[in-house]
Amino acid sequence: MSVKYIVLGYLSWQPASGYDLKKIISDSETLPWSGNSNQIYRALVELHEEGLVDQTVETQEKLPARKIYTITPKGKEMLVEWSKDTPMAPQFRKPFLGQLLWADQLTPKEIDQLLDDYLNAVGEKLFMVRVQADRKPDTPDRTPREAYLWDMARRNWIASYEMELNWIREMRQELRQFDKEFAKRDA
Amino acid sequence: MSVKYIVLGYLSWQPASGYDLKKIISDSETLPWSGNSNQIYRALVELHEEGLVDQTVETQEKLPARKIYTITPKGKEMLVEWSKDTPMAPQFRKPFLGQLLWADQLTPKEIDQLLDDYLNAVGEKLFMVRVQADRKPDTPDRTPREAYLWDMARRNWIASYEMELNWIREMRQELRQFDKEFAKRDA
DNA sequence: GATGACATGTAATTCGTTACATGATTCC
DNA sequence: GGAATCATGTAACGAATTACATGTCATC
Repeated sequence: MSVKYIVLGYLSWQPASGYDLKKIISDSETLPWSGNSNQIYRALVELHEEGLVDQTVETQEKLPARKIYTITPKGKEMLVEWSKDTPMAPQFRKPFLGQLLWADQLTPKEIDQLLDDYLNAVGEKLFMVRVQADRKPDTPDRTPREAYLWDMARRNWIASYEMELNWIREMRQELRQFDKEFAKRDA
Repeated sequence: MSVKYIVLGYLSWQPASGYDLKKIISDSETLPWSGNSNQIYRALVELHEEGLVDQTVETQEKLPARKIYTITPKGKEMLVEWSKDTPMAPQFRKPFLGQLLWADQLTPKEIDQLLDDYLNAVGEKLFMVRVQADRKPDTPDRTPREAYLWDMARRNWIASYEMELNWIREMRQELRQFDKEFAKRDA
């Protein structure tokens, strides 16, 4: 459902081929799919079957033919309907938190290392999102409000990663303190 | 991989049956699985095949037999190894953000309503996590440090939802301001 | 001569969910 | 009599990923 919605959304902005959409989705750090061709081409076929998009084949001289998809009036209506869907709560997949629960067997040094690795992993993600936000590709910006909505989505991603980084830093500090006290007590 | 790790983790704390584990996992607001029997019983079979847990059947007078699983020394070693795995970055699934990107067709009122619904959905999640944190069920607390690790995991979930709430509130304010200005300009 | 972009798609596999199946007991 | 708990599991389905398949052209 959600992939189709995103695909239809992009088509509401401008006509595109499956290849175009695949690139956009797989390049995006924020859209939650890997952007594999399977899903996208299927989504386009289904949208076409439902009459939400039109398909025109554009043969090119030297390159393979492109199937360009254009949103239909019915598709536009459907997009508005989907926009009104009652929002889903976010889902956080943080395998690291599960990992932490059973990590008490590790030495302080090992846990510290673990936190450091997590910090780097999250930091890298944040960096990628920031880079993408600065490049600002593939953004409609048809109205000031639309630009604002897109910007808020970006800010949400950034805030999510920043929250995570702060959490790690705080925890690292506290754990180091913790270990010092234990060392003192054991001495 | 991850389900097996969590199951093995709980078994490192105390022996349990598939039924016990199912309850724990499906009750948890923070473990990322629905806790369906399929996954858990499969995980237990696999862990058993790999020699990471022992199985003893406990027949009961009036109730169906329970298969109690106990972690083996090999399982404990494996758990430590898994704890050392390089951490994965968190993944955020926020369909609402995708929904927002194409929501400029909606009226200010409709978007405001959408935000309000999202606020409630997130607020409810936060509430559930808080309730669970207060109940504090199923926590090992074998060492002060382990208790701390569990607490930090809880705090992470709470902070994640709180960040989301703040983001919504800020956005709602700004959008209302936005709309006022437009109303003025149009007048 | 190899790699990568262009462009479409299929197949296999993994992961996770919901629903189903069974059967006794206890609580309302 | 009906629902909930205990306790095990299977089956069907859906969502998403990786890998495979094909073929041209441009670049290094």
